[in-house]
Amino acid sequence: MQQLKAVVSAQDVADRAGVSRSAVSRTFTPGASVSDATRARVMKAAEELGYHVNHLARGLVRNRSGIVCLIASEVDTPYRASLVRWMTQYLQEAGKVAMLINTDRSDASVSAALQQAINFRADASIILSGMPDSAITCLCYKHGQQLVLINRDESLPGTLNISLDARPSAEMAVKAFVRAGCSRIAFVNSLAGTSSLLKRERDFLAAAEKAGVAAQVERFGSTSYESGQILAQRLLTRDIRPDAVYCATDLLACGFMDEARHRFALRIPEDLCIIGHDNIPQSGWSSYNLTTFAQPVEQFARDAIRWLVETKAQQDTLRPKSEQQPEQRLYQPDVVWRSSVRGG
Amino acid sequence: MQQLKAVVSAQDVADRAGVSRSAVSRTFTPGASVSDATRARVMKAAEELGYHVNHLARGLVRNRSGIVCLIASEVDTPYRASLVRWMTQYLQEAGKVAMLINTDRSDASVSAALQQAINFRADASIILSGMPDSAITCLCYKHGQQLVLINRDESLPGTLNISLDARPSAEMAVKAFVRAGCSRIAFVNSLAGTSSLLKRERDFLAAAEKAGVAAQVERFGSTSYESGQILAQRLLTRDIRPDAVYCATDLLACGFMDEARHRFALRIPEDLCIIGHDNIPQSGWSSYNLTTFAQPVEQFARDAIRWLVETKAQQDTLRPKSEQQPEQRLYQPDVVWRSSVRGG
DNA sequence: TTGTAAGCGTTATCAA
DNA sequence: TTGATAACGCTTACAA
Repeated sequence: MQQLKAVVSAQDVADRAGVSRSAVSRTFTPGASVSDATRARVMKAAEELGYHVNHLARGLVRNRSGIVCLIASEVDTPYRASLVRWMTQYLQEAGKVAMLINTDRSDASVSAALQQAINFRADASIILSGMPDSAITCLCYKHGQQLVLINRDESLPGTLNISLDARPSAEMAVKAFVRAGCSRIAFVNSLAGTSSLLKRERDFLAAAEKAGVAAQVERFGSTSYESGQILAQRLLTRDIRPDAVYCATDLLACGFMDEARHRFALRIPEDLCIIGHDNIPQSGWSSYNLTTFAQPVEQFARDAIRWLVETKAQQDTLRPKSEQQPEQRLYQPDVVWRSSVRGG
Repeated sequence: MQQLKAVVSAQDVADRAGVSRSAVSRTFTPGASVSDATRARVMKAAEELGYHVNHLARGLVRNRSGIVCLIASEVDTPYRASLVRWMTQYLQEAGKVAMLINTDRSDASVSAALQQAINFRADASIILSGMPDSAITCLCYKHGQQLVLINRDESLPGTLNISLDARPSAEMAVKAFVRAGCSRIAFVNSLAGTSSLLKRERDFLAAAEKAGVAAQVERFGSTSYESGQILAQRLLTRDIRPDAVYCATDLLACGFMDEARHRFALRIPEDLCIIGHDNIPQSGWSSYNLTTFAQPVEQFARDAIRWLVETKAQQDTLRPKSEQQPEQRLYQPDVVWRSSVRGG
């Protein structure tokens, strides 16, 4: 296998096809006017030479790179990984390409990474992370990118805000617990302080109060399996041990369940009812069989990318972004009944 | 919050700072010679204007984009997600940026996505996927990209090949089974036919033969939890039911364990010993406590990125890539002893 | 429909 | 150290 000529440009193709280089350009521009004969000759020459349009140059002149940034932390976590997967997939299908920006480490690395997004003149950024730092979103916004925010609170004009309605799941969880005959219910959360997680907590407490049952809250660490274990240790050694627990995420719930079973010898759902949130794949594994609320991740991705494409088309013809309303989309979670709640 | 002037270029900064635009360029080029006074004035003006170097233009003229493609399928799977996470992280720390290419769907979408990689003139591609299609690697290679292959068989000149030694784990697994007193051992695999998975199988069978124990093989579907369940159904309804199973991946092992326990009422490790491979987070969850072999994923990432940077530096001064040897790096797995094997 | 020519925002070469 | 100037590969008026 040989390497091709280092760089083959439109000029090379034009020379070989015996046309001008604008003819080549037009051949590769959807909707440009080229005769079939010319197009055929250009395509043939391009094929033979192994020509590929240089998107760096194209992006430069069009002022539109085709790059969309996916900004996220903890992409190796099940829920986040699935978000990344679907976003990437739909982006590709729309002819765009995903640039993955990791925001796990220090602030310095975050802003460095963000710099990259701006440096590459990304057309849009999709913020998947629960990171509370809103300076990051502003920066992208200021540089004229389209912005999609997943499960976040802020709403800048001209952005798309995708979030899940926490109310119905909170109410269903309380109802399920009450129906199961539970009286000592608890909410388990991380200390992350993400707005969407806090909202789940608030809505659950409100629903409990409305139903006339007391509910306690325990928070610890990050949103992980291990935190779930520790939260179980704390909650299950209390004087009044809860008989029903709603976990802010499935990861917490899995840790909680395992600890309850293996360390406290509790049976689920006989001794303890558990409900989670997100419907990560592991919730369906038969060791857990966790009743949970599914986020329609694939739909988030499909809708987000569609919005990106459609809004861009409008933007080019219409009023400036700052006059536009932010678009709020509230999705309903899908309840997934399994066997971690009695009488489910 | 306002949007800034649509585009602020080096010229704008130069005007405001009262210098030439090459002075601006040099200020943002590490190692270029600029006086402190000039640099300071440029920086100040850049700050005020909100200037960011345009990497599209820079990449165009330098013929080096700073983009590295991560090509993978099933990025929402635990092992793959962790690979993506670490690669992205180290890429960022090296001042590069990750472009994520999903190869899950049809061939058409794959090659379209790959086009993007080439179109954006990625400096390098890292193939994380087990996808057996080698046309994809050739294409990247032909376009002068650096190439890193993870757990794949091919070796093109001038590429870095990272893989895990399957031999020692195979031998340790057999030894552990024998020590536990197992006599009917089996290997469980997907039908994926990835070279690395096939190698695990071959090496395990060889090790079993060497140890003088018979071993059967069962294969099914993709490398997933669900396949593990089905494989358990097949294997555990056989006339001679195995008492020890080595699974090609942890995901298969988790499915196998759950099915063995919940459908066949088998105790692990008393009735059945299980060993997995990869050490995904779930293997450590207390419902599984799976003995397994860890892939040093973070080290893969660190070494791969370092190689990218160092080799590039050499390449620019030295002989052409085609004369270089492919670099083979064989890593040793870390055994993680847990409680899915008797007497572990 | 086609070709010519003027950019797009950089960097790199070369004098000064 | 600095500033003109020529690329880099492409798109897009504009004219033919």
